Formats: sequence, structure tokens, C-alpha cells
Amino acid sequence: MAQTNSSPPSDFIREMIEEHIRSNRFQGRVATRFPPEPNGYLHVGHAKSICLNFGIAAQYKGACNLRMDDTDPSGESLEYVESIINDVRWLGFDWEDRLFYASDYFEQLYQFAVQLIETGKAYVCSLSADEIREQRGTLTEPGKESPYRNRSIEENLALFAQMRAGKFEDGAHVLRAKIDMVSPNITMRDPVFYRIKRATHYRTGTQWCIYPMYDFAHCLSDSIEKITHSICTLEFENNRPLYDWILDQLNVDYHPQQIEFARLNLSYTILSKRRLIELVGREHVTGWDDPRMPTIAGMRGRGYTPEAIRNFCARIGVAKNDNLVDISLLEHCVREDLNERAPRVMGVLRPLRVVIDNYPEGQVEEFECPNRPQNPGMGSRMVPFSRVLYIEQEDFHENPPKKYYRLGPGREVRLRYSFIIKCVNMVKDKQTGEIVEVHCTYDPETRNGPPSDGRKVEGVIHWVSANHSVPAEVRLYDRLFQIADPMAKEDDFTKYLNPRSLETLTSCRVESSLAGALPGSRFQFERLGYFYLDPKDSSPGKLVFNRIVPLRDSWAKVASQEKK
RNA sequence: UGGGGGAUCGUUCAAUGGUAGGACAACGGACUCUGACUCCGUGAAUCGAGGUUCAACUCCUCGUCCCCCAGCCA
Repeated sequence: MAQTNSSPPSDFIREMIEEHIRSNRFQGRVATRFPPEPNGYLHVGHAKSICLNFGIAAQYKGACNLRMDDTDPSGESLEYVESIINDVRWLGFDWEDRLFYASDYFEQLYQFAVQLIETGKAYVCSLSADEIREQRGTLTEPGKESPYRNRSIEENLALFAQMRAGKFEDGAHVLRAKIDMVSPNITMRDPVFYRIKRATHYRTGTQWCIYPMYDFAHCLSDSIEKITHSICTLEFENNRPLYDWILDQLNVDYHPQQIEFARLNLSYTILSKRRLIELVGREHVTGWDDPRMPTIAGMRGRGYTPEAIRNFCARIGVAKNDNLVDISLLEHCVREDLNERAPRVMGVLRPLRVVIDNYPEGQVEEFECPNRPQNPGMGSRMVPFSRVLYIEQEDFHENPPKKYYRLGPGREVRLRYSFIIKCVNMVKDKQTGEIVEVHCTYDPETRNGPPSDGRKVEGVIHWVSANHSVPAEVRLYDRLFQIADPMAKEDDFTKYLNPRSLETLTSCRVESSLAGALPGSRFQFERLGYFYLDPKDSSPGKLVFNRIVPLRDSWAKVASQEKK
């Protein structure tokens, strides 16, 4: 059962697992689980956990379960369950027939609670929520024992049965563990295990009016599923003694090991479910799947690939340090993946009309353009050329800045895969002074190579033929926040939302080959970035592209430094 | 502050008493019909003070700073 491959463990969790395998702690078994609560969409922080849990299971020939941790009906819904299932599968993981629900264990959990009462380890407490809070003590003061702590087992049993039977109002009683009100670990001060809550559960409906708390349900669910390693985030470290206490009192036959790791934080975004819900609720974004969101659904809609996300998760590592991972690493992983697989095309985002004065009116010729120059196996397509073209507005400057080697008055530039052209004139709008058209001449002998007189033309720009290109809408996405760590600020985090996180361009022109492109496919628009043909918003005759990530742009750096 | 965790290049992860290393970011260069990609190179860190040792990121002592816990949320 233990793997034979001798590659060293890559993190402290795998190290511990290998130690358990050596010592035969779980008979060599490895079983993990990913246990989301279906009260929101999964984000890239969850992706880290998914990759960890499923990755470990695969590596050690074990299995990873998908379990909905649905013990609090308020906020949970089928919509979220479906999104979670969809997202984990899209990421590339398979739980086979092991989709479980904590709510399926409600009856078993109830029986475990009864056992605890029978052995005098739990009691029904009739204090109000406020009173319980007051008597819990503080960080520095011990708590006080509840006056209901010493009720008889019979009375507790009867009361608990009545709680289940719906005899009491919400909040009238709770079931608490009888542990230690003066424990320095506040988690151990007689924690609540069951509360009365008349809420319709999306799966069990009104069958129950009492629901188990996380601490009680989670360890037992793990035990029921015979999980060996229950991997969770750092904030549950204080809860581990309780996790172990419950399983010890109940003398269950399976006692998993809880291991905690540091959750992912990503710069220029937020990964707190609560805050994400707020962004959706306050309509700062269009929904959970808004392409600016760090949710799996958002990244999918943006055009990120599962491979890129998985690779990112592998690279950030697993440790116990608080961290704020640079989002440029995620962007790097996306580019790295797309560089290999995205075919190159040309598209002009902000068109500037170019007339080639010495090119015959009505003439059209085609250039064969490789879909990926570095990989001839990806084929090529024909791109039409004619007298009137569009180039990018920013590829022309009337007064070119230093180190700029694109088009300007009297300057020459290479049209990608086409001729060298020279700017001979420009037309300005009489009112605004804005350049609306540029006139050039082309050099026919440069069609297949450099000019014979040896002159150097450094600039290469992309272009499309005015008459042959097709219109497109392009959405330029940028970072959601303007500062690296919006959560570190005391005030309202929405203050730091990036007002330019979305720019929609509606008069873009893309090469004709894109007219029949498959929705959901990804392209590199040469010199610009990677783009995703949005399958939700595109329709026959209407192309809508999302910018997945821009290309690295060293000119932007030069330009901004020249300005200083 | 009672308890629980954590401190290593700008960021992140490693080094498990024996040359502090990788990745991202930054910077410089080569290449280039993508200012992309690729390649080469540069700078950059052990929280502090003591101690043990031939040798300390690692072990010991004392500090400092950061995170988590006072939901009938997870």
C-alpha cells in the first residue's frame, strides 16, 4: 500500500503521512476528504486545499472524498452544492462514488450525542446564548460552570429527545459537552454540540429542528468515512484537542489525524468567503462567476485553464506560515500554459485606419500565418491584406517618445507576416486634432524578408484588413483591488476596489479566421495577451472576448520610466 | 494577556548539525517579423541577544514581532 517511489516528501503534511505509513499507524491507508460548506462558491484558496487533498490521495494510492459540510441550514443551498461539484470536477478531480453529505449522518450523529449524554459527557444547558457567552470567561479569565451542568442523565436524555421532537423554541436549550470551564483553551470550555434551529435544510427539509455544530459533526464524519488525514486550515488548530476529545469519549474505531496548514492569501484580491459574498450582494461584481472574482467559476469564465490553476497550487507550496502570495505567480502560470497551447491570431483593440497609398484599390492578397511559429504542428491560416487596414492606436505616435520603435511620421515598421510600410502622411480631425487616419506606402519587395538595401526596421506591429476583419467586443480585465492587501486595512475594503478592473471595448476588429472560432477557445492576440472567446456572451455573428491575461510588456516599463 | 501557532531574499517554498537553494518579482544582456517566448547573467534573506559545538537556519536560554481562539458560523 505504501508507495515505493522514493522521491522526498514536498511538504510537512506528506512528511507526516510517510511517517504514519512507516509506523503503520493507519495500516498503510491514506484517505482524505475535501469538506466545503455549500454556502458560497469555491475560490482559488479552496483550489489549494482541493489539490492538496486529492493530490495526496492520488500520490499515496488512497482516495479523497468530496463531502458537503452542511450542518448549518442557513445560507446553504443546492445551487452552491452544484457549483462546488462542477468546480471540483472542472479542476480535474474525481471522487468517483464518494460524494457525501454531513447531513446524511444526522441520525448517526444524534445517536453519538445520546451516547455522550449516557456516559455523562454531555448535558442540556438552558442558558441563553448571551448567558453562555458571559459565563464562558475571556482570554484571561476562566469560565463559570453552567447551573445546568449537573442535570441527571435521565433528565438530559429526556430533554434532548424533546429538543429533537420540537418541543422547545429556538435557542431555549443547547447540548453541551462537559469538559472544563477553566481550560486555558476556550474551545474546551463546555462547547455547544447541538442547537435548536427551525430552518429548512436544503436536503433534510424540516425533518430536523436541531443541528450539530462543526466541532461535533466534523470529527465524527471523518471517522465514519474512515478518513486517515483530516487536513484543514490553521484557525482550527485550537479545535484539534476537541476533535480528539470527542472521538476518544465515544471510543470510535477510527480516529483520524487532523493536520492544519496555512490558507492561501493572494495579493490584489480577497479570499474570504464572507467578503466575497459581500461583493456579490452589494453588486460590486456581476456574480460569483464574474471574471474578476478569484472564484473557480470566475477564473473559468475569465478563461484560466485548470492546468494553470493546478500548477499554481503546486508552486505555492504548503506550510504553516501566514502568507500573501504574489498574484503575478498565478498570472505567470496562466501564461506559461497558454503560451504552449493558444494559437496566435491578430486583433486590433483600438483601431486606427491606415491607407496604403501605393497599394492598388480593390486588390487583395493573403499571407500564410503560422498559428504558432515555435510549433509548426499547430498549422497556419491565411490572413487577407488590402489597401485599407487597421492598426492599434498606440502603435502610432505623431511625436514618438524615446526608444519607441513603432510607427510615426516618416517612420517604417513591419506589419507582422506582411510588408514593411512607411508613414507618409496623417489626417487629423479638424475639431479635436485627433489623428483619424494614417497614410503609408508599402515596400513590395519586403513581402518575404528584409529589404535588400540592408536597412533595419525594428518595429513589428499587428494589423487587420479593414474590409475583411470582423467586429468584436473585448473585455479588458484587471486586478480587482488597487492595493496588495485590502484585508489588512481597517476600513471598508470596497474602498480599495479597482475602478478600472473592467474596461469594455466595443469597436475592436479581429482577423477573419476568428469568425468561425469555437466559443470557449483561447487565443493569443499577438503582442497583446491571451483571450477567451466567451461561450456565454458570444453568439453566431457576435464575438465577445475576455482578456485572460496580458502578455508581459517590457515597453510599458520603458515608457513609464522615460516619463519620469 | 491565558492558550495555540509562526518568524529564511521584495514574495513564496526548501535546506531536518556540514557550501543558505529554487520559483515568482526586479535589474542587465543575447535572440527576435510578437517590446512575447527562450537563453545567459546580476543583485537580494536566516527576527534580536547570549550559549552549546570543530561547525547552528537547525539544538538550549532570554527577548521581540506577527497570526488564531471569547458564534447557538465553519
